[in-house]
Amino acid sequence: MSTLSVETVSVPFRSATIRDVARTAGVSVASASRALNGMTTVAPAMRERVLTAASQLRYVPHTAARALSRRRTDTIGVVLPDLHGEFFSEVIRGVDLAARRRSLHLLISTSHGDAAEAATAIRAMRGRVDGLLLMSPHVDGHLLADNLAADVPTVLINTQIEGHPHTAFCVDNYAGAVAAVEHLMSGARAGGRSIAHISGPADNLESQDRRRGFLDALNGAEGLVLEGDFSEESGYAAGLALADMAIRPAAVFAANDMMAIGCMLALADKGLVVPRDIAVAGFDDIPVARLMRPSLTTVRANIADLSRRALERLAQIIDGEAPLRNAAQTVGSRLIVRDSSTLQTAAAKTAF
Amino acid sequence: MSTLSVETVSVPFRSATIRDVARTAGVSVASASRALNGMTTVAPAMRERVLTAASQLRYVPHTAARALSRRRTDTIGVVLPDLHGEFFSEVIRGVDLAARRRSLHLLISTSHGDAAEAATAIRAMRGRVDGLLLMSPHVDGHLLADNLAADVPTVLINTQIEGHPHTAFCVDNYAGAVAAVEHLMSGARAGGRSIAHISGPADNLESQDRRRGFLDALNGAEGLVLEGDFSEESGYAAGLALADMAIRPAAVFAANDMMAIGCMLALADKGLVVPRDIAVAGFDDIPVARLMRPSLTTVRANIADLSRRALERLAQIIDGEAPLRNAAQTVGSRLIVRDSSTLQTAAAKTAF
DNA sequence: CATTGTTCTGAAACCGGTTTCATGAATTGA
DNA sequence: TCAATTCATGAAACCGGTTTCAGAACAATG
Repeated sequence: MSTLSVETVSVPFRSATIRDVARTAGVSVASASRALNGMTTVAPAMRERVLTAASQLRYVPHTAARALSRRRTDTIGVVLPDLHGEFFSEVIRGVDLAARRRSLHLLISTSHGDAAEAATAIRAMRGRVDGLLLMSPHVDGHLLADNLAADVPTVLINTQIEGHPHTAFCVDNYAGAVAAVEHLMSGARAGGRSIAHISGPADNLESQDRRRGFLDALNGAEGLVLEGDFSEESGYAAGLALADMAIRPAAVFAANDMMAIGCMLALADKGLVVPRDIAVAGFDDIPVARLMRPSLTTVRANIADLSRRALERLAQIIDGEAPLRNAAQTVGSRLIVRDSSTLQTAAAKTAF
Repeated sequence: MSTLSVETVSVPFRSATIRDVARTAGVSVASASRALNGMTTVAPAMRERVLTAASQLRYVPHTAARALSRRRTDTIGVVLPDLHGEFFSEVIRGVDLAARRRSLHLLISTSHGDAAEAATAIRAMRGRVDGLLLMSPHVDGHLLADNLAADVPTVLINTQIEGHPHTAFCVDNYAGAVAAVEHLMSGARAGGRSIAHISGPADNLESQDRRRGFLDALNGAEGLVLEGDFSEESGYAAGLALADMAIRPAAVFAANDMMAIGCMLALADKGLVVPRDIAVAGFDDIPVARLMRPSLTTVRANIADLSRRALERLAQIIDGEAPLRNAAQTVGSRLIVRDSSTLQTAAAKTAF
């Protein structure tokens, strides 16, 4: 009895290797490998035998071993500053879209806004990925450049590294900011009221470009910059400050949507009405922007599309279809005018 | 001249291996490995030599090779139905939080709502990950079970696989739905007006549980179910249908926040005022819920925390600190009452 | 029939790490 | 002083695939 029952005991499972498959099929390991990879130079009968043995043993190739000998991981590393919120959700979505189309895997890592952490993340990816998608809009790009291994193709998103002309896809932050500010100024009531800007972190390149756009677009008008850090909270604080001012600006341009939203909440809490008392515009066009009441005027970057294109380019570079180095590609942005900056009632507004 | 210039040409770069390090340091490969991994049985002088050589050669271990021999990848596979929207953004954030704390990497994959795709994603991860975090709330769980390799530890999120008692972390969808509906009923004006439910996809387990909670909580009151699919669009359509009804329900409970939001937009477009004309509640408490006007009453699942705990448990299982199989852990949810379901003015509401 | 050329197959090397095991040196104890 | 331990080290095996290369089988050709 005991010997019988032993056979049904589930033993600690060692999953089948290609050698098991070869042995079961009665062929060599080399032939098994060829059959499994659909090489042409293999007789139909043998292929059949191997495939049968494989499915019988529930064989699944061990990816690490495969990666080691092929020097290919079919995986793309993605390093982002953070994962919180809709902005990064959009980045990942675009990347995922392109990755699945090329049947590539995604290894995702965050740097939490720290260039040093980004550097270690990059190093940790060697041998794990075929290429790197890097978004790290910090001014201290040298740290990154030092750690970007020469042998792993890299494409940057909204990131610039001085002196290292990597292929990059960047939103035209400057032009977008100019468009937003000019729109706000055109709507601003006469009387020389000023325009305010809630800026992003000082050490962030994107935030610097947007601030520069704001300043240049003022064109002599009076401007005012409140320091923020891209968070809703900092926008809220800025909104409170604006509400308390003796002479309120006619409009405020926030460096991203979350700050614009925080600002609008603060203004509402102080009893001010947007856009009647003060017009508001943001940047990014995250999905919430459309849902706010009043809906938020903003600059649409189509970040999902940007990141999708970045990954596709990276895949091309890996496959040798595109040159490794390439000038930065600036992606145009578009002003989306909504209710937070226009006085007319939104009768004609569509739902989606 | 030509021979001179040749030396400055950047040759196709082969990055340093541990054998290069060993040779440079004048020691054996085994010793180099030991020194680099901080084993105790290595003389300080030798460690010093190896470390110097390594940094000199900018040596970074090749992860695939490491994974192959250690049988450890330090990577967790995450399979999600989708990446779109704040809900999944929260899932990933929680997972990332726990992963970085244990210095694990994340391999992320989507099944796009298809159980078959989820199955292939799972297979593709063998040898790539030490464990699997799987969220695939479809009813046809058998397909998954067949593909869940016995040798890779798996923890489920909001997923049940009949007959396969994997460790799982699930939101208590039923109880949350009951709480929401009871709240709506308590606020419903007398006169026996009915309560509506906008359901999720029929083949989704979570959506089934929430619908069941809705029906049970009715407690004899008249209920009405509109079919939705978790998308904002389907919520919008349901909202239009509600607005057009001769006898409107007193309240509507949507199976998730995005549908609730779509519904509110439709109601507003039809000139109805929430909550005066009809109260609305959702499920998930995604970040936007708080920002809507009126702010959305919803059930908070704290999904980031849920996924964080799921990953931590998975890590424990991998390290042998916890049993592989375990009853499903149901995580309590909490009703968050906001303006979309309460008539009193929101004077005391706080911003965050 | 001998020769050439194709086509298919298997042995073995290789990818880049880790780990076992044997060995010689150093240390300890009697 | 000599045997018994402990200790650091290196040679080689191993992880599980892919790929090179040589050889076998077979068909076609002169």
